[in-house]
Order: sequence, then C-alpha cells, then structure tokens
Amino acid sequence: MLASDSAQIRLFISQFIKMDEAEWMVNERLLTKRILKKGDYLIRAGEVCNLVSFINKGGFRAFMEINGEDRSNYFAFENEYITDYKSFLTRQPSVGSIQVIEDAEVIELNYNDMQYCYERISAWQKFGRLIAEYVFIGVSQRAADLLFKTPEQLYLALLKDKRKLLDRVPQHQIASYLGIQPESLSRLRKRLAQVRAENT
Amino acid sequence: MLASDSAQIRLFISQFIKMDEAEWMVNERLLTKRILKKGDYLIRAGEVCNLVSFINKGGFRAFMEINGEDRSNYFAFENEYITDYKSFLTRQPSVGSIQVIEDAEVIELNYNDMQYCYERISAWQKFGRLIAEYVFIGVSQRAADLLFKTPEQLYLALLKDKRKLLDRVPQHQIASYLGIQPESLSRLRKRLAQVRAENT
DNA sequence: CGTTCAGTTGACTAAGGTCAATTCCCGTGG
DNA sequence: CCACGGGAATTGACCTTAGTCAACTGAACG
Repeated sequence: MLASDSAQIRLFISQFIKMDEAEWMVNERLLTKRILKKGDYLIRAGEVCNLVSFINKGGFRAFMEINGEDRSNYFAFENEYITDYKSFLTRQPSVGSIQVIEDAEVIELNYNDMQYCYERISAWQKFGRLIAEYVFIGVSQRAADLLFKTPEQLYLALLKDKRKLLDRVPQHQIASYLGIQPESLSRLRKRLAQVRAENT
Repeated sequence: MLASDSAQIRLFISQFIKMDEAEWMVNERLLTKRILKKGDYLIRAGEVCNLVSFINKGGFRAFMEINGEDRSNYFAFENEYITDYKSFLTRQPSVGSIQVIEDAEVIELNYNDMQYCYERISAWQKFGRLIAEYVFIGVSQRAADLLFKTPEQLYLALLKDKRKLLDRVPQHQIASYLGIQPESLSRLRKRLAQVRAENT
C-alpha cells in the first residue's frame, strides 16, 4: 500500500491520539486497501462483520429489511469509517446490511488484527476507547433527535447541516432515514415549499 | 466506605475485566457513597457533569425540557450506572437533567479520578473501551427501535422485556419515552385491551 | 422508442396531537 | 375517619399528519 493511500486515515486517527512513527508502522502493515463498486455489499445481513472500513472515497448506506421493505438508518462518506459495530464487537451475525452507493476506495482493518493492536500498542487501547466514546455521543444525539423531533424538524435539520447527504442520496432513502414513507417526504417537501412561497 | 457498599459495583466491573486486588484497591479509595432522595437532581441542565454514578439502589430519570414540556429519554435502576455521558466526556454543559425517582444510594467516581485511573491502571483503559462499546450498542438499538418501530410496537416491547420499567415509572413519563403524548398512550393501551378482549 | 424506477399526486384511512372536561387515586389536614 | 386538593389518567371532539394503494409523470438507459 502506498503512503498516499493511508494519508487520510492517518490524519483521522491523529485527531484522537498521537502515535509515533514506530507505532504507526505496526498498524500500517495491517491495513489493506480495497476498491468497491456501486451496488457492492460491504456486509450482508446474517454475516459476522469482520472489518472496519475507513472510506478514502465513495459512499455507503446501512439498511435493514423490515417486512420486505428496505429501510436505511445510516450513511457514510469519505473520511468517515463504516462497519456494523454491533456485529463486529459481539461477533454475532449482523441484522442489517451495508451497501456501496458511490464507487469507493476503503482502507480496512480486520477484527483479529485490531485485537492485536489493542494488546500490543498501548496507544491503541486509548484510541479504541476514545473512538467508542465519540460514536456513542453521535448515536445518542441521533436517538434523541428521533425521540423528540418531528419528521419535518428532522428534514429541516438535514437541509441546514447535511446538504451533502441530501444531494448524494436518493429521496426515498432519505425518507426512511427520517422514519417515514417516500410519499410522506414528498408531501412534506411540498408543504415546506408552499410555506416558503407564502413568506415571499 | 464499607466493603459491602462496593460489592455491587465490583461485580459490575468484573463483567468487563479482571482486576487484581492491588488494582482494585487503587480504585476503591476513589469511590464515594452518596444517598439521594426522590426529587433530588443528579445533574441539572446547564451544569457540566462531573460524576459517573453507579446505582446500588433506587431509580433515576434523564429528561430534557422541550418547549416547556418535560420529556424523558432514559431510566436507570439498581446495578446500572447513570451519567450525562456527553457532558461528562466533552466537559460541556449538559442539555438535559437527571432526577431521582426512587430514593437512591449511589457509588460515584469523578472525572479527574477517572482520568487518573485511565493513566495509571492499564486495565482501566481497556475497561473504558469495553464499557463505551457496550453503551454504544445499547443506544444504537434504541435509535433503531425509534426509527423502525411504531409507538405501539415500542410499548409492546416494554411489556415483554421491561415490566420493571412499566411498574416503577408513571405512565406520562413512559409516554414521552415512547415519543408520544400521555393521552395517546392512554388510547393506545385502550386499543390493545380491546384487541385482547376480542381474542378471548 | 419502450422499460424501469424515482418521485409526485389523489383519495381515503388510521394514528397521534391538542385542548378541555371528567374521573380516579392518594396523601394530607381537619 | 372523612373531606378536600392536586396530580395522573382517561375520555371526548376535532385537527393535522403519516400510511396505504393506485394512478400518473418524468428522467435515465438501453
């Protein structure tokens, strides 16, 4: 793997911990690069998730199948990482699937190698804690939003803070991310457009 | 603090890591016991959360004030721990509050002492990671439930798996935990009772 | 061109929100 | 022991929004 391949993940990790060159070298040997095409699966429901994938470029969608409907609950793009954390941590089959929605390049670390890092590189134990805390805060916020906000408020928040997501993800997947049907999102958007028109 | 005071928390921690007697002694000096009465606050919105509180006995409710309404998003009872994790980790003022709903006895560790444990006791770094991963999985499940389940399905799940919560928490707080108004929960219960009656 | 799939729209139903009135429950003070 | 007060829960009436099913439109692609 070229140094340029790991530049982004190295920057990402450095936001959490300082790692000296020797420590970094140990990690880097364990990382692998992979190219994925739109429509590919990172993991399918029922498989045990064995990888954490840092996204150099491209986009992913995590979803579950519920009564035959395909419902999205998470999206990730470049400079984020994606995995089925629950399956990865518990070594149980995953309930959902993760699919490539934009051609992607990822840098991956598998479960065994990660355990190796935890045991051998002291900085990693701390990194593991910090990143788990970080994603915990993120998902807590998501849970609070789902509990306390209406679909309309959730959509307005996306408009305000996550334009990237709206621009790169088809509307019916956005709908399920907000917890509603595609028809309802369509009407919601219409309502908002009318309100905005009246205010001009 | 008596050894009996820390028996429960010690058992709790041992579910995550093995700690030898010497390591445990270092911790134990840092733990303090506190008695709280129903109605007391563990933390109020706007304060920085400085404590993690393990519950020896009693019950707590985490809630937020939204348009003057008081909305519950979490409950915790004996042999769980409670804190405003986000405020505790980020050292920012908390958005919500935590209140005692049943007279309680807690064993507490403050932020600085916890950092001390992370730095000095190697097992703690791992413990911190494992527990962050554990709570992450919990809140992920909660977010998925809120996204994919109807209030009725959420309520039925409580009936099935969390009778304790239904028995110990007033109904209007359960309603807000499900993301609906008290009147709606009352009607939902009535609907379910009618369905059940018809099936007999 | 025709097929396909995403998005929109219409008509209708069901569920939750809101506000107000009523009933129930429980603790407190007379 | 009873009466009263106050909060919790229920019920009713009405409104708004989401769900459902079906039809239609439009753009993308072969």
